[in-house]
Amino acid sequence: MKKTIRDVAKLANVSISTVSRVMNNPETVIEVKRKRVLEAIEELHYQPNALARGLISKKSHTIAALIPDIANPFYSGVIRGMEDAAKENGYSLLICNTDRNKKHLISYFENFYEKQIDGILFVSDTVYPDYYDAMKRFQFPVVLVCTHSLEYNLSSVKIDDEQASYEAVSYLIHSGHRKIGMICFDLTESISGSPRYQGFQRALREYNLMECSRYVEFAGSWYEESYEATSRLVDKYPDLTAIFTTSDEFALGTISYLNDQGVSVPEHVSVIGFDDIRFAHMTIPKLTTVAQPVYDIGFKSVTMLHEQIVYGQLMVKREILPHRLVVRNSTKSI
Amino acid sequence: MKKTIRDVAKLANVSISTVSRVMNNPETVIEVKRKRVLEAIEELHYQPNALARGLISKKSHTIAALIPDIANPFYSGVIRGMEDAAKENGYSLLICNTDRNKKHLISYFENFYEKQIDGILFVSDTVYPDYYDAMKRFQFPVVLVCTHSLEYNLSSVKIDDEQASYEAVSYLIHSGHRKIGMICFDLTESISGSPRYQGFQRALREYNLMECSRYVEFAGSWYEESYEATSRLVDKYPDLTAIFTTSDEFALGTISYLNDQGVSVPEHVSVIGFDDIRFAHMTIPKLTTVAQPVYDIGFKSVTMLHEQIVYGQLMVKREILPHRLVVRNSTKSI
DNA sequence: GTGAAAGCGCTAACAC
DNA sequence: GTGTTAGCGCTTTCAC
Repeated sequence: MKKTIRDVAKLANVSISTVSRVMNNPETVIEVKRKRVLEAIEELHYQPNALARGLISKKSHTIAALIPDIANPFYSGVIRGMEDAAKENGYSLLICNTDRNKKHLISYFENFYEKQIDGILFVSDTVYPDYYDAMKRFQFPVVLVCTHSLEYNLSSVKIDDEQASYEAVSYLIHSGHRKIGMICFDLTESISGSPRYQGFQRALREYNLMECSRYVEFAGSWYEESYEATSRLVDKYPDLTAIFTTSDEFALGTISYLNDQGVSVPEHVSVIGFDDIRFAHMTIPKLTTVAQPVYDIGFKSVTMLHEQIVYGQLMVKREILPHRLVVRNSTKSI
Repeated sequence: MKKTIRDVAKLANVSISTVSRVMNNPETVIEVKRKRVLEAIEELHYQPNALARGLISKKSHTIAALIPDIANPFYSGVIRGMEDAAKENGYSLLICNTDRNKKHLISYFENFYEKQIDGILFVSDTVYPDYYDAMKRFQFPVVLVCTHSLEYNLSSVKIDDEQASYEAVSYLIHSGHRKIGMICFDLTESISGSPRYQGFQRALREYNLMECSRYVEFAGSWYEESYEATSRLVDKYPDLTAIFTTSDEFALGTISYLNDQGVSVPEHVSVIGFDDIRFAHMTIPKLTTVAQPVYDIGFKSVTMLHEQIVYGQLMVKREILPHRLVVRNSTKSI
């Protein structure tokens, strides 16, 4: 049988309120009693029931992460940071795959509400009006992760995608490349798509390489799609010497296609990835890529959510974390 | 203000028990009242408080997965299956990284107990006596995932690691290889280490290749360690024509080392991996590997846990899921 | 400083 | 069938 606060009270020969005080405000209880209670707790292996506590405090000490797909290594890196920060701040972390499906997502919100979830980490998806409505309706503290929102007042943690993309392309240009193509996420992707496309274009503009501005093919989010997109790209523009891709998985698809065509990377064509997932340095060639501080993004997002939960949303913070170009072996100067 | 069952009762002009019945045993409530209640629920956007419910039912409809490291793509694949099955069975999934740290793990157990977690998925770690004690003490339903226990009566889901390893090595032998090495997890790893080592040895024995039995180097779990181990292995036995590794990440480390030495895979040396993680088919060469049904393992483990939660542990099931050798381009016949 | 009692939001006897 | 009532295990007034 599970031990309750009553069992402890009886054994320590005090009232249940004293036991409660020992757990929540120990300094208000006189030394001798406190000691007796502590001993009773020890002896009975008593653990307070979080459900009963939560029913009163309206806190579950649980937060939830809504993630497109946890099997994607980029997200699992972010989650690693989240979980560590959650543990540190006394939260449990609920994981939910959304597959970017609106119905799923809304039903998760309802479930969170029932479970009295303290806050939500909304990862890498556009904040559609119905999502925002749900957040408001249920009054959840929310932090956007790897995404942001300009229309709505929501805190967020991400890198500067436009700038990161700009720097990656600039690096290629400085390395002597003049025929640069891009494999890009669909522009409907408000974070990984459009801003990175803009960064690419800005670099071209700045260096007077506007003829490259058309050298772009779009893809969904998988290796295979990047493989296909690269095929289309090099068919149209066979003399590219470098390709900038918006994810490491894309880079792998691009490199695979080139390799299958007998085009070697980086000898003939340089390829840059994005994210710096765990495998980026394990491939041949090792990927040159824009490193996102995935762990820090996850960690920081929980810290911010925690502050919002404790103090209320005093103000919206749009946190930009530093990215970094990691040069490895999939690029070379010409 | 959050709506409670009382608000609904008032609006529908019935008692709170009727509202409760409509939610739990609708057929016991007369049509007209049921309709009125349903409408009131709709109108107030009422969602029952899961904490209050759980306090009575002693169920939180939440299960927890204890995982060495979620950033490892093998585990994130398993979790994907878990989360889908959890959703299907009405559970939320709590994620916890253990880093195989005993203290963390035990403290997670205590936390689960407080939160009235319904059951635990214990992934890929040896069940030490203190873990078992904790499971018993807290009376958690448990399913072991990618691990098992012969000493203790605990259900488990995994593949037949010894047999899988045996088949991978047999394949190399059938392909004409006679000098086969192995990069193996430490033998202290009760699942990914020892059984796979045994499978390797059994194949050698069966085909009278016992001279290979010494061609083994051990490594922790990272790419870099496999890289180093491969260096030691080929230093000692330079004429190997094939290397069997116990994870895809190891395979990548092995291939990288060989590549750095100008030894090409599979032309000079064949390499087999293990797991078939998402990236196994994205590398150059694409990895020949022992595919574990990661998604199914995760899914099945939740199904089993659910049964245990609902019906009690009628009997221990030690489920063995089918593996499969996926032949790609990192191996060739000689 | 401490205990009695009310109540968090819900379910489940138990009467009617 | 339905309402009343007594808890689930805890926190928190409010007296003493």
